Amino acid sequence: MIRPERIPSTEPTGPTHERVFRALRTRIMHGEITPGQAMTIRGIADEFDVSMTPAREAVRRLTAEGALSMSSTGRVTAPLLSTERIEELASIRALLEPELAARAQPRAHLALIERLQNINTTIEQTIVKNDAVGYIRANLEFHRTLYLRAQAPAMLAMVETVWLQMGPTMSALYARLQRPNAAGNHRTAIAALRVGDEPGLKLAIRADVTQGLRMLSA
Amino acid sequence: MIRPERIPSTEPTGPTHERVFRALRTRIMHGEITPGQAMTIRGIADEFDVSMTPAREAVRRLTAEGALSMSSTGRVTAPLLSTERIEELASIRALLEPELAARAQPRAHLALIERLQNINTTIEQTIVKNDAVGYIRANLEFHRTLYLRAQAPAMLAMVETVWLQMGPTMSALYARLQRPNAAGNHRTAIAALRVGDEPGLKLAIRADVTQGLRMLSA
DNA sequence: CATGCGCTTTTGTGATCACAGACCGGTGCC
DNA sequence: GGCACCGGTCTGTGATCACAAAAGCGCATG
Repeated sequence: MIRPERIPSTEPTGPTHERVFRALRTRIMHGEITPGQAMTIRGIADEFDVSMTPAREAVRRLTAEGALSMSSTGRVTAPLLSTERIEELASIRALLEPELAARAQPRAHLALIERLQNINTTIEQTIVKNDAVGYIRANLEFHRTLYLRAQAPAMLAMVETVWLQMGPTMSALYARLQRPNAAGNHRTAIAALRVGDEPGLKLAIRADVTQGLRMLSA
Repeated sequence: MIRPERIPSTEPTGPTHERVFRALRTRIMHGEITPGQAMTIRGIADEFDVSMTPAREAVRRLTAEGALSMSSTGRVTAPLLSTERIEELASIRALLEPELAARAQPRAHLALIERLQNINTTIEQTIVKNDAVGYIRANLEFHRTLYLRAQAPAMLAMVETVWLQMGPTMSALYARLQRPNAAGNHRTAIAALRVGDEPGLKLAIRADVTQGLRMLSA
């Protein structure tokens, strides 16, 4: 194996295939990939300046998570989801995320709530600026920040997989959505978090998750 | 690449890495792997008479699903789950599977119910024979057969991932469990299915999923 | 002008190899 | 006798290559 230069840099660390994997994964989750967009393993390898092997493994992991879909001939594309599939994924979110929120609630201290409020401010700014990618990223950060307190890594991983699968479609959906009221739902969630109102919290999260679905039929 | 013999056999079809992947996956899901058991990529490759490449990809996909865990140095083992992790996975099942059952219920016709009853008979036999692997396999087949009618592939895939993660631990758990009453829960589920009692069906499934958890603390 | 058809290029797949680091002995030292 | 060190071996990682099949494409034909 040829290692032309040994860079002791402060890069993310980890094997090459993981670096490629993480880069592609966040790209997909943030909606920076157009649904139906075709990708080639060699193209990915060239882009990251690695050989085919790690690129292939990254693609495999992503297809295993449903983030990418692979035709029978092996062509790799970002999946474009049918309406039923999106409804299904939203249902999963609606089932799991309130539970995660409820589990996080007793452990949520003041610093966390303030962080959530800050993130929500960022979300409002992205809405004003019509910044789709920034909105998706901040919105996910809000949810992840809350759910991390739930101490339920498997459940969080599962929800993240759903986010990942919806990623490419979400940005396409954002285009036809002028003013998402996620910030409002988040505010009521934060308020419920403050007073320890678990049913209210679960309802707010469920509403937040379900809300994006309504624009599908519209 | 050397293809020593072109076998036009009726084998499962598909690329080599997928064949290896499926074989390992069902092996793990059926609890035929001891938790903590170490595996090597070269060992897998030798066992299936393939090179390292497809073996590696199969392992990657499985680790991506949480079916295998990989240490920082790259050693591959079947994960041994903490009690909290098992509780968490069971919670996911308890959230998703009743929903799947409810979605399957309006589409469940008589032939399906009879198939479920047949599978349940098999389950009872495996209990009598103390056949752990057979029990797990039949039990999963019962649930999968029902959920396939839900027409919710993403949700089913998610639940299967959970089954996969619990696989190695399940068989170890079965050892200390004399007579699982899954068959009883399944019977009430079937009865609820017959009369179209959705709340009863969801409760029966939830009970069936949660039941296995009680023996953890015992 | 549309539509097959054959060729060229591209692409995924799997095997093989070189290398670095981890693992696991034994062996010598304290 | 216990423990640290050191060697060989094993194992994961990544690059490279050969091959088959699919995809793109131009050309000739109806």
